[in-house]
Amino acid sequence: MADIDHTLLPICSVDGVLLTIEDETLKVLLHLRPNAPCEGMWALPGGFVHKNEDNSLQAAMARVLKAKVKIPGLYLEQLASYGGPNRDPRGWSVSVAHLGVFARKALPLKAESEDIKLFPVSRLPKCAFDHRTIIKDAVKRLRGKGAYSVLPTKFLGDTFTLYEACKVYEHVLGEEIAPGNFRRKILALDVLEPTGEMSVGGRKRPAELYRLKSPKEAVVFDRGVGSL
Amino acid sequence: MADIDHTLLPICSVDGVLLTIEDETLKVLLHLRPNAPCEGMWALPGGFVHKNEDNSLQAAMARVLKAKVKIPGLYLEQLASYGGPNRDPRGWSVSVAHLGVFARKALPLKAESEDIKLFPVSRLPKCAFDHRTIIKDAVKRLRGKGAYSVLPTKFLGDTFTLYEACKVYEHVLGEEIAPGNFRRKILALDVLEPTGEMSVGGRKRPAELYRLKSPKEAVVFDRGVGSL
DNA sequence: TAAATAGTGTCTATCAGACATTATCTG
DNA sequence: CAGATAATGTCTGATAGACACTATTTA
Repeated sequence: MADIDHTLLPICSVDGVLLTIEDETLKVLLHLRPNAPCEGMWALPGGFVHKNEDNSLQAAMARVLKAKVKIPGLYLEQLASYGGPNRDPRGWSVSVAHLGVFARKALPLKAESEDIKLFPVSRLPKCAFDHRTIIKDAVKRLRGKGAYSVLPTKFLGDTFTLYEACKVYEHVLGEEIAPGNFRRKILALDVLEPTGEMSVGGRKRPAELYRLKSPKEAVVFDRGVGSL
Repeated sequence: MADIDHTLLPICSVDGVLLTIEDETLKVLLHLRPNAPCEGMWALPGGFVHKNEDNSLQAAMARVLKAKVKIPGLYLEQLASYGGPNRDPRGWSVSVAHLGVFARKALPLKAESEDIKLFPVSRLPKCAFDHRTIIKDAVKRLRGKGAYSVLPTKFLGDTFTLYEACKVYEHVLGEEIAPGNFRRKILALDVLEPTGEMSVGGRKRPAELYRLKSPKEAVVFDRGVGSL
């Protein structure tokens, strides 16, 4: 077995761009860094890979997030990796960034505090490292993939009405969608199934509740869902 | 500045899945590993990030490739990162994989030798590490992105006829495309421009040569290019 | 001229998107 | 009832895909 000079290795971490929709606005979860480097700046939740604990990059990301902010039902996928000599003052570093999508109501109220906050992606604070770039890339991925996959439904709970889904797609794609057309198209794609239950407590007429057929994956379709 | 315990860091490397089309077949470039680990097995060209030489992950990939196989006009984009405790016998490792696409004729003849060969992606040899998985993912990306971008044209030289482009899209998508429809659609997308030159030495009627309008990027369109 | 590609035209089923209509709930 | 959403129906323009046709080259 070859011997590795560990002083030559770059730093390796995982970071998560956790997105949700609150007040009709796409927001990202950031935390205030308590320690150097970048102490007192807002940053993506992240941390080093732990060789003795983690079995994969995704597992490392999940462990880090579980420690900082517990979000039940969080959807995670790998986004991209960022590396360079200057992005972290501690030296040459690689960050494997992940895109997370969750329903606002899945975030425990106590999670939001002085040092953990949701920021609109269009009004980001000064961010640590190159996290602003990573967030921009994550939003780009979300919008790009949004029109062609069920990814936006991850902003909703386990069950949702078609009207709620339509509104979420509108916020992701940034354009109005005719609810009638949306209903026809999303049902034709055959990725949702009715639960049999009806929405309760809605302000108006109750609607059928639907759920994803394959809740774990973010199914991609051939055609879009848009409709100006 | 915080101090880093370098013995805790995973190994970090870059690997390239370099694809081309030869004899109407999608092939990947592999090299025979001369040293441990996995000595004598076929592997993706790759290597460690060099902290004092590389300014980014893409730069590291380019440097490694330039040393192992010079391919003028090679198109490179990041694919995904793979990490885990067992994929490399030397320990917990991260590989930032890249997808490369090149024209067969751009590969110097001397490059292909005993220890560097092209293999059909459908008939891979026993591969080192998890490189087989990475190759499969790269092909999946190529096929997925192929129908909606100019990525397949990177298999061609700087200039090409529409018929050649049509054939390349056929090989990437794995289905026949009506040349007439392909012509109409690819021209309507406004991503190509005529050079004014005509193809020479072709077996039949000469055709107009086209080139990419933005040769550096892999433009993505809204609609597909397919046509059974 | 036969074969193959270059290049253009045409037809049709399908679908995206616009919009209308009816139904059903709450306040 | 008024207002809002639920759910379905209808119409039209655009286009993907099939296919026919002519043109131009080489063998």
